[in-house]
Parts: sequence; C-alpha cells; structure tokens
Amino acid sequence: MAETTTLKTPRRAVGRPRNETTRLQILAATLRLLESQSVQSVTIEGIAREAGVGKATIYRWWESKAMVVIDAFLEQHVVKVPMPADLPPALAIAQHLRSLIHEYSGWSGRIVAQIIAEGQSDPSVLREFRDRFHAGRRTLVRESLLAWAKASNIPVPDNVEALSELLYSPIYMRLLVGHGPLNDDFAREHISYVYRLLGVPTPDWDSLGPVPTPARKRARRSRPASAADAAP
Amino acid sequence: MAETTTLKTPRRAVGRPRNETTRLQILAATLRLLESQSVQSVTIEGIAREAGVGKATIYRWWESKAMVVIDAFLEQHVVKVPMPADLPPALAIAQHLRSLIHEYSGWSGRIVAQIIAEGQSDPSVLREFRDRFHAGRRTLVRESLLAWAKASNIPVPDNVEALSELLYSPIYMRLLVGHGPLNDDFAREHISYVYRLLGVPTPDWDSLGPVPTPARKRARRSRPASAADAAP
Amino acid sequence: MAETTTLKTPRRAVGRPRNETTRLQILAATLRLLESQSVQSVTIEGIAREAGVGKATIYRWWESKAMVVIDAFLEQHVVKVPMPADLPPALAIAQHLRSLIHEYSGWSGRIVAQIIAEGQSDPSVLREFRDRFHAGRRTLVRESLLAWAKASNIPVPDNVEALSELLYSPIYMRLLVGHGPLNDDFAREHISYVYRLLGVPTPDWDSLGPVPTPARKRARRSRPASAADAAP
Amino acid sequence: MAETTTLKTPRRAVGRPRNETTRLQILAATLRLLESQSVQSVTIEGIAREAGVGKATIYRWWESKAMVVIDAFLEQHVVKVPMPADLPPALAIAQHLRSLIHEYSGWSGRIVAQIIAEGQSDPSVLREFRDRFHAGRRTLVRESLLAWAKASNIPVPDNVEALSELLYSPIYMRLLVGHGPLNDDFAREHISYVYRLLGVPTPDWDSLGPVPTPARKRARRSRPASAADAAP
DNA sequence: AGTTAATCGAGACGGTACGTCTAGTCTTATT
DNA sequence: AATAAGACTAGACGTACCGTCTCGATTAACT
Repeated sequence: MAETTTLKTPRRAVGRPRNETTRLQILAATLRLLESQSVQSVTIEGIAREAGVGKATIYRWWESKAMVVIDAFLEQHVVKVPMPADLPPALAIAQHLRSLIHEYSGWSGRIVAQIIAEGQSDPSVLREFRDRFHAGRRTLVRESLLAWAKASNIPVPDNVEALSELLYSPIYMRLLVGHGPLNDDFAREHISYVYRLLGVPTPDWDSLGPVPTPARKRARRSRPASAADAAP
Repeated sequence: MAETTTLKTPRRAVGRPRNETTRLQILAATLRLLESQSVQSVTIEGIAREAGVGKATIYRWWESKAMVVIDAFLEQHVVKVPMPADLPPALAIAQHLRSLIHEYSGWSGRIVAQIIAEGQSDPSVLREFRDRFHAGRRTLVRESLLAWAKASNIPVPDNVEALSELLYSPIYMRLLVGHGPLNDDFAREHISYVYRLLGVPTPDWDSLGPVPTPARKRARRSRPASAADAAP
Repeated sequence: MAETTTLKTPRRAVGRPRNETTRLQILAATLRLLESQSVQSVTIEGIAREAGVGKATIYRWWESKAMVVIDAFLEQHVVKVPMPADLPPALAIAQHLRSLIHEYSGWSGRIVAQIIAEGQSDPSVLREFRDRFHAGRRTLVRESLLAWAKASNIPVPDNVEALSELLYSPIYMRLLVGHGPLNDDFAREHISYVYRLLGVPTPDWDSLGPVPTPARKRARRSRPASAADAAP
Repeated sequence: MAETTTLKTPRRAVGRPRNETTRLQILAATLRLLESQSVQSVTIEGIAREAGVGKATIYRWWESKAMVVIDAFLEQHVVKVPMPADLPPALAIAQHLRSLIHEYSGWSGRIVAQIIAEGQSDPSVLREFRDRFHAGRRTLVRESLLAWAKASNIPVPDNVEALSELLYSPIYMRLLVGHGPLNDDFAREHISYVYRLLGVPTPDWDSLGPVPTPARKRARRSRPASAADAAP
C-alpha cells in the first residue's frame, strides 16, 4: 500500500512532511460516508469534501477510491474475527466461522462485499483485498485445520485448502449472491453438515455460548445500499 | 423487467409498438462493448452510441445498465451449462460442475462476476441475477441430488441446499475472490474431495471426456478488465 | 395561417374531416399553460399533454409553437383595444392609446412581448404578428389621424406613419425593454407631450373617464415570466 | 493589529485563479457562432465545444446563455455609437441617432434584438441589457438634450426622458417589430419630423457627411436568423 | 353497404441539449 | 515539499423536448 512504505526507506524528508492528521481525517471521513452510502456511490470528491481536504492529497497517497476504503475499513476493523486459542480445533473453527458469519451479516459484510465488487473491475483492488483481508485468515484456518488433522483422523485432502474452501465459500457466496441469509441458523446448518461429512460430532451449539459481539463501536446506522437482502 | 412482458395478456398495444430490431441492436452493441470493457466502464451513453440508438430508448426499457447487461448476456448465452441427462447422477453432477468451472474461467465468468459486483450496490440487480441465472441451475442441481440420494445412500443433509452450496460455492468464490484459478485441476480436486467425503468413488476423470466446449461463438478477444487473475 | 385556408378552396373533403373540438382543446390548453408559464417555456409536448391530444395533431395544423400561441391569444382576445367611434379624433386616439397601455401592462402585454421575442429568431412569426395584431390597429390609427388632420391643422408629416410611430413606439419600447412602467402616469405624460408638440391642447384626462376595462375574462393569476418589471 | 493587513485586500484569491485565456476563448467562440446562428439556437454546449472548454466552466462564470452573449457582444463592441462632441446639440443628436440606426440595421441590431428577446422570459437578462447597453446611452442623450434645451428654447417636457423616448423608441420598435426598414431614409424622415415638431430646422443631411462607419471589424457574413426583414 | 382517405390518440424513436456531477490534473498561495 | 482551495477539460448522468414515425381506431364522403 501507499503510505506504509515511508517507514521502510529512511527517505530524506525534504520539504514539508506528510501530515498524519490529514491521513486520519480522510479515513475517518470515508468511514462516515460509508455508514450511509455504498462504496460505489462514495466519491473521492465526496471524501475530500467531508474531510476538508484537497482532492489531490487523496490522489497523492492512494491509487483508487477502493484503496482508501480498504485502509479506512482496516483502520477501525481492529476487532478482527479471531480464532479462539483456548478451544480444541474443532470447536475453535466452528466458533470462528460462526463469528465470521455474524460479522458479515451487518455493516462489515456490506463493505467487504463492495470491496470485492470493486475488485471485479480493478485487479489491484482484489489483490489488495486478498493480501490484507484474506491471507491472514486463511493461514490461521490452515494451521487450525492441520492441528485438527494431526489430533484426530478427519479425512483432510492432499491440499488442505480444499477443506478450507469448503468451510469458507458458502459464507462468501451468501455474502455476495444473497441467495440466503447470514444468520445463526445458517451457521449451524452449514457447520454441522460439514462436520458430519468429516465424521466428526456436531459441536454442541449452546456450549459455544453466544456469538461473541466484541463491543461494536461502529453501529450500522443506515446500512449502505444493502444488497443481498436474503431470498427464498 | 424489459422484454419479458407477459405475452399472455392481450396488451392494449396502443401507440406505436416497440421496435424489436432496436432491442436487438442494443443488446448486440452491449455485447460488443463487453468484449473489451468491464461492465463498470460500459456506459449507457456508450451503448446508445454503439447501437445507433437514443439514450431515452434504453432508459425506457431497462432500469439500469446492469439490467441491459443481464439481458444481453442471456440473449447470447443460449449454450447454458447443461446437466447431462444421459449420465448417472454422480457423473452428471461432476460433469456439470466441470463445465461450469470451464465456462466461468473465461469471458462469461468475467461478466457474471461483474454482474454480481454491480449487484452489491443495487439489490434489484442481484435479485435479477438470482432469478434469471441462478434459480434454474439450482433447481436442476437439486433434482439431480435428490435423484442421486434416492439411488444411493449418500449422506444428504435435511436441507439439500446445504450440499448444493458445498458444491457450488467454491466455484463462485474463486470466480469472485480470485484466490485460485478456475481450471480443470481445481475441478478435479474439488469434486473428488467432496465425493470422497460423501463416501462415493471419485468419478473416472478421463472417462468423462474432454470439457464439452459446445461451439463457443463468442471468442474472448480481449478480456474485459480481468479481475481475478490467479494468485500465489 | 393553417386552418383558415380550408374555406377558400372547395377542397375535396375526402377522409375524416378535421375535428373542430380538438382545435379548441389545443388553443384552450395553450392559454391555460400561458397563465403560469412563459411562451418560451411552453412546449408543444406540454400543450399536447394538457389538451389530451397527439403531438402530431398540433404539428399537422401549426408550423410552430409561436403560431399556436398567436392563434390561442387571438381566440380569446376578442376584446381588442378599440378606437372609440363616438369621440373626436384627438380624444379617440388618446383614449385608444391609454387603453392599449393599460392592456399591455398585464398578461396580454407579456404574451405580446413574448410573441415578438419568438419572432426575433423566426421571421414568419414576426410577420404573422404584424399581419394579425398590428396591421389592423395601424390602419385604424392612420384613418383616425387622417381624419384628425383634415379636421384640424396639426403638422402631419408627409408619411402619416411617422406620427403613428411616434405615438405607438414608446409603448412598445416600454413593453419590451421595461425601462419604465406602463401605467396611467406614463400614458398621460406621453400623450400630453406629443399633443403639446402637435400644438393641440392636452385632452382633459378625467373627462376621458376610467380606463375602459371591458370585462376581463382572463385573470392574470400568476403572470408568465414577467420580464419588464419596471426600472428606475 | 496584525490581522488588519489581511482585511485590507478583499480579494481572498485562494485556490487556482481564474484563467483569463479561457474566458476570452469562450467569448470569442460565442461571437463566432453568433455570426451564423441566432442567439436562441446557440447552446451552451455548442459554445463549450467551439471554445474547447468544459461546459462547467461556462456555468461557473455565467448564469445563462444570454449573459455570455451580452459579455461577448460588449467585448467586441468597443466601437459604441458615440455622441459627437464637436457638434452643436441638434446636430450631434441627429448624427448619433443616424449612426445608431445604421448600426442596428446589421449584425449588431440582430444581436441586440435577440438579447431583448431572451429578456422577455428572463428578467435578469433584460435588467443586464438595460444596465450595460442602455443606461450609458440614455445618460448621454439626456445630457445632450439638456444642453440643447439650455441653448435654444425647444419645448422640452418636464421629464426630459419623454423626449428621449420619442427619439429612440421608433428605432427600437423597427428593430424589434420589423414593420419598416432601418435605413437612412427612415433616419431622415424620423429625425426631421421630430425636429419640425420641436420647431427646429431640419439639419442639413448632407452636411452631416456619410454615416460614420468606424472600421467595422466584424463583417456580417451570414446574418443570424434575420428577423425583421422589412415589410410592405 | 363498402370503400377510401384523412384524422386522431398514443407513444416509440434518434437526436440534442439541459444542468449537474465526478474524475483526474493543474495552478496558486500558504505553511 | 505538502497542503487546501479550487479552476479546468472531459465526459457520463438521467430528463425533457424535438419532429418524425408507426400503429389501431374513427369518421365521413364517395362510390
């Protein structure tokens, strides 16, 4: 990404240095706009206006609107969906997926979906999405799956990604195609079926406790655009 | 929607009737543009120009650019990915998925992905996509799965859609997130793992024959925008 | 004009004859629109809509919007500003001019001004205006002036039109340029000065009675556009 | 103390300053178009195209097409019709009117007429016309008339404007209504009749010399629309 | 009574302009 | 240098009319 490179190179900071406040204003303004608009309908002009910043400043540091959105989203999205460390792999993964589904059912899901959407006509956005959203999560899950495979004898494929994909894809497909809701019923149905296929007992849903809603700061006041509104 | 006007109703047909040629010109022009541009970068103005048609004519019959694209795509997409009727369910489904993966690896996939992308900021587009692309396919697969379940004793879930989703989602996710290629290796890997989980022998890949490439009319001359360009 | 020609030629009235009601509907609709809009902002489309009539019907019988407006205006403008017949020429002319000024100070004046305005980019409109509005009035005044010249010995020019123009022009100029109001003070000032120059006693204003406001049917509800709103 | 200096200059001049070249391009393009089209048929889009300028730039600085036309016209109309300073009032006024008639008989007249026409549906245009075309001229004539009145004993009215109007109006009425030509014969006829009424000897026409055609830069190549094409 | 020709409503259609908006780039003054 | 402000070209937006053009349905006068 753009502004993260500055640290690496001990650049001779000639001239006025970059104003960090400005960067934060831009990201904050972007989030503010995303509370009530879709990524598509947000414009760089609009962000500049909202942030009280020159358009050129945005163009200088980000190569596209979607990149600003990604930065803005990650800036506040500190509460990433974690992989519970204190549970056995089977439960940890189940809980993780459940949290993800819950997370994606709201504002965050809309943003993620719209970032992927932007990526369909801009490969660099999609790459950025993969690198900064996806890669980490994927690694996390792979490790959990490998641990699980070592502990039990579930039929893991040669390429463990195939199983990972089996677990993840239905969530993303619902997020993007909206052919069904992203709720706890779906979570249970999906997870327990896969576990059944794996020959593993369905985790006791209630013992997992409530969906960990870790202090959502950003209320989804008026959802942006709202695409995938469920379906029969 | 536009041209789906119920023919059964003996419409008053007052005023000058719609010109079918014009409709076809618009759809043809749209396809022509989509060969070299992304859906996002195609404009209604551009379609009108290419088709030699007034903008208002497009606005009169379609409520958004994406709707035109959907119509245009379906108009030529006569070669839908079929469900082979002469094969046993297990093989038919495998072959069907394989065809779909192949189909989505090219121009069609890019268009479908970009339609879904448009849908992220316009619910009606997503709905239209589901109704006209997805619903039919889904029904087809469900019936095949039910036939299969009756014939063998694979562990079908209560809701057969859960299995359907397991089969389909990884394809759509690759299409949209681009974390991996949509090629025959993926097809084999994905299908054989799910079949293994279902306790069914992996279909003999070679006996399925080559991917049925049924007379592709529309060559993907210069791919539109190209999003999900593989990944590490 | 269009529909007046039919009478001359004993045209082979084959086919469906023209519908007189339609013609009246169009003219009535036009007047209705002119009560709240300027001639410029009235459209043929709008007239057709208001009259519940096909656009082509208007195009068939009138060659431009302005022609419709002229017809519509004259249709109701039966109460033309008359030349009082029972008064001596000096008084008749004074009274006539006074009436005209009063007439032009309201809705009628706005319409006349806007017809002349349309005429600036369409010679045929201006010609029509002259033939149907102006010619009659001009003749009337010429005759009165000649009668007056014969009766008294006012210094009439070789071309009596020059005097006519002196009397009329200031009214039209105020109507069109709006550098001053069109009210009774102006009428008095203007007429008495010209009469003074002619060596004729100023007519006794009060003896002329009130401005003859002959049963204005058409209230100027909301004036169209209103241009010449007086000035210092 | 310090901030008083900043307040001195009212010109904030923040942001990129206006490009004067652009302004001139727009006005030049407007004049170029007006050589072959009527004001009505000129469009802002057309001006932008001709000037090689964005539409928004025009909308930023002018509130209507007519305003651009007024600016463009005045930009080149440096050769205003002057009031000869070296002649006695009677002759100066005669010469001035004669020049004006000559001026208005061509391209300039058409433009002025069409600006007034635009003013009939847009009060601000008419106001602008009065302020920038008319006011100066009016003042000039009033002063000449007052000087004349002081020098001789012509019957000037209480309000000197009434006489001014008598001299000017016939010219404007011919310009706008086109019931007669704007040529030297008309000039002579009109002026000599008014002078006769004023009890002043008709100026010796030939001694006035030819109509001062002061280096017309702008040839009227193909007249715009041509409205008031004389009349019987 | 049937034929014929024109009228009329409705509205589709290719154009064109509207006035607004945003994309990116560029210019100036300020910090 | 970096920044805010904003001018600038370019071009799409969606709407409104233009004037022309089908349609189908009427409506008389003339076969």
